[in-house]
Amino acid sequence: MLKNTNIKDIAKAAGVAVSTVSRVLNNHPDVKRETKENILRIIDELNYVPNNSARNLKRASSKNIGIFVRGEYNPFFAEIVESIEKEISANGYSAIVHFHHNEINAIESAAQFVLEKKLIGLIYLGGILTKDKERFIEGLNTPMVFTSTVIEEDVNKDLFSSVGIDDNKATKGAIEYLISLGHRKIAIISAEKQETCAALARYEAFLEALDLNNIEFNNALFDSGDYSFESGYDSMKGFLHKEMDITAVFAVNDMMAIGAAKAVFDSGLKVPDDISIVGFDGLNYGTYFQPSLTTVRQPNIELGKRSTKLLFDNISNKSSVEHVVLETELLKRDSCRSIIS
Amino acid sequence: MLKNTNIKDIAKAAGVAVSTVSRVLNNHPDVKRETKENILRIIDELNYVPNNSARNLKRASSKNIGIFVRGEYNPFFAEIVESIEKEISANGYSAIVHFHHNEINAIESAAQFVLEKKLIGLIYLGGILTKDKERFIEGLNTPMVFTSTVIEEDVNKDLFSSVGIDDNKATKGAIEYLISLGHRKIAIISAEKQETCAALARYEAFLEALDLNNIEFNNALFDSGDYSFESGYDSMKGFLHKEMDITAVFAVNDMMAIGAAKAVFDSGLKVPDDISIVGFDGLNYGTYFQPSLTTVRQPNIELGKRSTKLLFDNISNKSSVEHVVLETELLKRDSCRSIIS
DNA sequence: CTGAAAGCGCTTACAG
DNA sequence: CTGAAAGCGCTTACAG
Repeated sequence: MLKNTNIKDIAKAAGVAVSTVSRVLNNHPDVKRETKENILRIIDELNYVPNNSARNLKRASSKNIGIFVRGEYNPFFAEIVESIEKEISANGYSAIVHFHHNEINAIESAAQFVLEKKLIGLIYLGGILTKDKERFIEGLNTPMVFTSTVIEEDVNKDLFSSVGIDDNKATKGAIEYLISLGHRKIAIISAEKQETCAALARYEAFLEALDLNNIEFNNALFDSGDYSFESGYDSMKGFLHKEMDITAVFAVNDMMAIGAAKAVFDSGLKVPDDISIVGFDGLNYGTYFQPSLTTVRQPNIELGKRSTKLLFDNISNKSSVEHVVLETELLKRDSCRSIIS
Repeated sequence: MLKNTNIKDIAKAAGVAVSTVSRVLNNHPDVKRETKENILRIIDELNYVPNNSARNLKRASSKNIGIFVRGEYNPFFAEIVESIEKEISANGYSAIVHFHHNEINAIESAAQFVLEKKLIGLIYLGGILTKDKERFIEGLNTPMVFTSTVIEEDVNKDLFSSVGIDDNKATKGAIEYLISLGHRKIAIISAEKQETCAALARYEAFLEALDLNNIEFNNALFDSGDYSFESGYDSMKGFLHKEMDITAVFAVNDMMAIGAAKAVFDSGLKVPDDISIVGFDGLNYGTYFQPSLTTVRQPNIELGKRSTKLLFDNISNKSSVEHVVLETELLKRDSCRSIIS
């Protein structure tokens, strides 16, 4: 296996023209079997690998599909990304994953990514899409699917497809459940910069649910973290320190919920005996936590699958853009208890 | 932002030759300031993005560095990958991550990956390197660092660098600790196909530690999983079902250790009261588990940093190949207890 | 079924 | 400081 073996070398070794080698490489049907076999043998012998840059440069379109991930690493997206990546590969395309570690200019970067890699389609994970970013999608003329992205109302929905959940309904369900168990002093751990992600919708739904049940909300029961175990831990410690007789906590993701639970234990209290906890996402982690975490399960594999299917349909023009909302499920497990005596 | 804007369009709009635009693109010093500024303005206006395929095709070498990840998704590698990726980007190179979901032909695929993407360096994560794969590395003439890879003794170490830990020493330390707490009936949850990964070294070290302490090992105390929570859970359920008076379990990774702990709780027993558990990796998740997990911490961020530094040094010829072994640390936390009465 | 030739969008000596 | 031209390694009409 040596560098710099190119199509000319193969052609020379096989005694044919480069165009014939190219046809074999691209599986064109009209090559004599013997010629083809001979060329394949030589390719194998010389460990020849076609230069992808040259192929992409020449080809009208690449076979590249992009997965653009907004935000820091998080296990919820990790599973989605993996399922999308597998599906893309299985269909004979290449998945190129890009992590964008930055809140600003995410859409711009995604557009650049499309152009740079000559993508024929893009799945954009997370974040938010606002009207003023529309122009970066227009003209790109590339099928895009926004998955788990907050899409503002005034954005032109004809430019792309989307797959997501109903954060409002899902959150309300979770809070109603806590209220049905008798909880009224419920704290919330949301996310910093919640305007730029799904956390805001969950926070608003939380307030609505309280309001619908005539529970007044005290701002001291609000804190925000960065989605990590640690920040959930810190927020909970803060609540406990203030001694406000909280009986339940809702965290906008599972990792912060688990961090919060740990803080409860470390303070000599128990979950759910002293404090009930509800998370969001339905990570595997929560299943194996002790006590197992009550949480809103997002259908993550399904999110990935539907996104990929939609994208492929959009690429092959089998369907026009579509906006899909998938069902969530409140997993009632062991981190909540009724306090109705 | 439109597709198909190319360097010619920019040249035409700016009234210069394409070579001048190219010089601006590549930050060559010898371009008149006004010319440069004018070109940059036009590039910005037209949202022009240079075609990377063309650049790579033409350039002697790309700026691409590969990260090749062996095996299924796992959070331990995820953190390493993220740290490596950041470091590479910060140095002005592009990181291309490739996940190889397959035990076979991993090294071959990595070699293909190097050629296909014109990589100037590769970090290979996990798996095993055997003598018969040497030829795929030779001739590639590309700096490679193997990180957390099992490297067989007879492999020519001059062909690449490596960064890893001493699995034998680390595991022995953990087992000696369990023994010092009075445990003698210690089960192990290793990995399926442990020959192809670090699990084998940990299993052997486990046996050695027992042997050194004159503890006989019963094969019924061995089981293997696939590194997931679930498989750890299943293995533990199996052990408990056999009723062999196990007092401690060592799992070759944290996720299986946590799965095992959950199985203990679900059987109405407690950790560490009834069963002590030790994991391996030092994942964040273990810190927040209840009880916090006793485990062998691998310096994952350090593994990533050293690997990247070594690779850059190898690329710039600042140093020749090097083989680094980093220290691990036994984190004595709350999932083990002394049973010496 | 196969070959000769143009051209994808860049970069890089070479000239001036 | 700038331009004209060659060429990176492919693919794809066009011809035969």
